[in-house]
Amino acid sequence: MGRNTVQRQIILTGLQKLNSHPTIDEVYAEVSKEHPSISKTTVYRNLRQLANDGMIRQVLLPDGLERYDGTTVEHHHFNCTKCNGILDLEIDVLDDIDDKVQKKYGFRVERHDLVFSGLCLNCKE
Amino acid sequence: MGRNTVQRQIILTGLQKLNSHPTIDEVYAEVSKEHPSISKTTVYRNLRQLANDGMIRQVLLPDGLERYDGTTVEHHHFNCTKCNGILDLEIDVLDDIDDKVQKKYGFRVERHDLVFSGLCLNCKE
DNA sequence: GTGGCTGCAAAATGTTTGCACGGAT
DNA sequence: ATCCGTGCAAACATTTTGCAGCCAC
Repeated sequence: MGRNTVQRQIILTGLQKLNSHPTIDEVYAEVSKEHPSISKTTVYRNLRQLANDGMIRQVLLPDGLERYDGTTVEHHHFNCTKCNGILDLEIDVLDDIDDKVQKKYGFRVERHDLVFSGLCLNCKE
Repeated sequence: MGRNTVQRQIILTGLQKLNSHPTIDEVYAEVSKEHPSISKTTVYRNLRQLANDGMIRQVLLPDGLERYDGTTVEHHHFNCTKCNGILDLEIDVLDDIDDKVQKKYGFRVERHDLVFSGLCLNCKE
């Protein structure tokens, strides 16, 4: 468990305030507004540490940037390939999917990432 | 549809020969063995073009690198967080998941990426 | 007091771009 | 003949590292 530093709290709060799937840069920008002395390196290190400690989640998205999500509630994502928007999804069929894989393959399954791609309501016209 | 250049064929064949989920660099290395004059830029451009044309698939994995898969057959991945190995999975429950999302949310769903994480058989001991 | 955390700057890594030439259509 | 594709080198973006000082434990 990482140490409870001032920066760690500020970065966690900043991420939660954003309430989306921000890149490191976006978290850094948010944090910098109120606390310009916090370095981007520290944002990198803390987001990774917080994810490791299970307080936030890293998010996998097709743009290849490191992204984080302040909530730990299970949900999935949809990425519109035209406007590049990202939307949260809830699909109930998948609640026990980790167990299914665990049973079928014998792995110890800890989590999964699911991202759909296509066109959102506006863009599919 | 991209043009059918010599390089495009060589890169496609190289990817298929690897039969895994190689990074750009790994495809480039494979291609370079026989065809050292093909540039890495060309590998970037062709893999992206081939994916666009539906002949190969881009793969989403937690390391943030651009990765490709020579097969277009639907399957999912498991990433061992200890040894970092990547394994292919087949889970039949998910066959109609794109349709489910399409119906529930109204998006035009074209594909999805699903990656599990945890410990593989060897590493979970 | 100690060992992890911070900020800075530099380095490493991964990807994109501009351009002149060549080849596919 | 046209225009896309190629190779090269330079630019760019993102992430990592080394290090000296500081702070949580």
